[in-house]
Amino acid sequence: MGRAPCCNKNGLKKGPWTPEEDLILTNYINTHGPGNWRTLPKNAGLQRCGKSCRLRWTNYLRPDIKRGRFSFEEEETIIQLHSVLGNKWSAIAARLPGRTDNEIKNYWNTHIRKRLLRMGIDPVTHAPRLDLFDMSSILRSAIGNINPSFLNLQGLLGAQALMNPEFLKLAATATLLSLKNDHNPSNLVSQVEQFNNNAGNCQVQSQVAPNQFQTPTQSNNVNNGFSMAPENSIPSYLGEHTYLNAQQNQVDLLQDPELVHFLNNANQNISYESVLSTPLSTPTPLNSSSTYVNSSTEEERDTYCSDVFKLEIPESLDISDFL
DNA sequence: AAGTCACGCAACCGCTCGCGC
DNA sequence: GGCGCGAGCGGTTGCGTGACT
Repeated sequence: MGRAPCCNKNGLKKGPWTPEEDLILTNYINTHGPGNWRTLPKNAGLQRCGKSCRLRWTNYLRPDIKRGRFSFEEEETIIQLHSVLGNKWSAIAARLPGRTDNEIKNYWNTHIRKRLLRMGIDPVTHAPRLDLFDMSSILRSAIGNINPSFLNLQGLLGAQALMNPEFLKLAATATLLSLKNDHNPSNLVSQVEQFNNNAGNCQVQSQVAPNQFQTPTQSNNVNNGFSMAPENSIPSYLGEHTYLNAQQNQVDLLQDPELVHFLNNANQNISYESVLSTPLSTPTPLNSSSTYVNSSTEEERDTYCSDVFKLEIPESLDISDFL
């Protein structure tokens, strides 16, 4: 099986390339073209194997390589393509001009994969998985500081575009039970049920493209963003049932006077209008920046994801029902 | 300031694929 | 069809660097 490594021959250098070697390789290819990679190093006067030369050229020296941070659009493209193609990095790279398969692979393994895991999404199947969901941070928060001011409804509502409704039920229940522990308002059970119903009955937009937030009147529009076959347009990790109309659901929640009253009373420092500060007329986009809501930095992307789950689960909550 | 740890990325390795003989 | 070879792909490794103690 498998031939012996081409670099085992004596005298061939391994490891990082020097600027001089880069220059020699670049000059040679610019003059003669790559031609036969196996004979190239000898012709160019490099003490490297052809494989190493090819890798150095294709992954680093090629003039059309785009370096630097991946844009949101590129990142979303990678995620969507990966949901369709799997670890076919070269195929993914073919649709990202200037990016190499190696670069995409590294970026996936070091950034995207971890982020998906934090979001409770299986990076292999792209399906939501409660067992991957980072409950530990939530539990730490719950144990350490049960305080309604930690309530992040805006994040919760934004999360509805991403999360399985079961997550929402869990989060809503956890939040309200946490509030109950502190303030013990009346009629809380019915409020929890009401909130859970709202979360569970969010309007499903199975035909809505993932990269374009659509108001109800726009819901018949076709996907006008990512140029892929329709069957590939919806990332499988979101699933058709998780395409929720966050705007619609915000309205539903705002129309729950008991919940609004309860939340306003729970903490005078929290204005329900302020936590729902996302203007209804400008819904949070579910497009190329949908996951990160126009955040521009890695930290902001993570912050958005973590804010989504900035909830508290009291010890009294039995989450086994959700598992 | 020194040591340790975690992370990101370039490069390597093993394997498969495709082509010519 | 079998074999050898070159090219390419995906997984893995190891080094450099910055953060943290």
